[in-house]
Amino acid sequence: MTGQGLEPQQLGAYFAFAEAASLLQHHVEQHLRAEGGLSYVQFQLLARLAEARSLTMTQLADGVVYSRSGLTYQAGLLEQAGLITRGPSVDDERATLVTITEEGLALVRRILPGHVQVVRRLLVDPLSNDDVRHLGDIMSRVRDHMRAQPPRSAAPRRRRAPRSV
Amino acid sequence: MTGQGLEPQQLGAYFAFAEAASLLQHHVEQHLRAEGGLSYVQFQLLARLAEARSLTMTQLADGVVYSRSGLTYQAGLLEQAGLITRGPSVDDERATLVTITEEGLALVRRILPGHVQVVRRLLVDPLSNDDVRHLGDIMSRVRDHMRAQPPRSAAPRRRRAPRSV
DNA sequence: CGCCTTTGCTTCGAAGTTGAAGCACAATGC
DNA sequence: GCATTGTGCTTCAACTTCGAAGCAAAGGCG
Repeated sequence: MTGQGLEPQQLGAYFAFAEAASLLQHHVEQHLRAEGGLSYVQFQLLARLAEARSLTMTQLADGVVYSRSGLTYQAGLLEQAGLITRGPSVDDERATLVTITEEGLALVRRILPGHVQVVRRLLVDPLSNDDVRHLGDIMSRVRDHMRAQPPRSAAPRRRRAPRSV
Repeated sequence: MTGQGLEPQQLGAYFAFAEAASLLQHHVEQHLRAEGGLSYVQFQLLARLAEARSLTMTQLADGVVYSRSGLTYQAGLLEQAGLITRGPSVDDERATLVTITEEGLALVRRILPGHVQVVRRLLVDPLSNDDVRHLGDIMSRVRDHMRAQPPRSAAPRRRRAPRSV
């Protein structure tokens, strides 16, 4: 039974959350750009590949990017830079298999420590161990809850977004 | 004395935090687009103006957008849509004073309840009152800590970002 | 098998975002 | 007072992102 409004405390939590996330992302982006010439998206893609070594485009897009075409574009850049290669999949002729190169791996290994440092400095340092535990717990629940959200098709269909601006 | 790496728990908190924020933003954006034809940025700008009634471009940009040119662009759209007006400031001839129109106010009033609903449904509902209190507390501290961060000029200056991709 | 739908990816055009450059006014210093 | 520096905003080109449309292979299904 969802209520109507939000208490000031709830609103405050939302605002603080939104701004903190925005600030953290901005700082991280600055760092990655300065340190490795990568955008956050590119870094996330490479980091994933550094673990998995090889993924299809769809697997790779999942959770990082909200459109397939965006991934195609980024993959093109990363391939051009020699950080990944793209090839056909044997299981499925439609699929493109993305594989990280040695250069890509080397870049991730070079950048990762600094990235972790930034996160530590900005997010972890001002918090107690207990806070971090809480944060992880709360965010995991919120994340899972949102992942499970119906993709806005079960909701009462509204008029077609008149694009007022 | 900042340490070197991050514990798995700390990393987990970071990942959950980042993904939750991304998901929330995406959902909110979808909703605002569908409901009022506004982007998140546009909504934030209007929401601010709904409180302040009138702000200079610089004041308006603060905290919402990371580049001035971006604000100029958005203000142009909002003005075209009749939601704001731009005029010269009396105190400072350089400054542009942005004022929300009646239409703008009406739009915010129409959209805001739904926006709050979405936040409630996605962020607040899966949490206990205690969680929300904690979240607000933690995020406020992290936010303030990041706001106070030196803008990357005190840090040991690195080479000029070779733009590897 | 033939047909139809689904899935994986790319292409393309329309927006949005950014940083650098530029313009006009303001503030400071001599 | 005048030159210099700083501030507020805009313009412009480059880049990124998204959604719609398109293409080819895969998976039902009669």
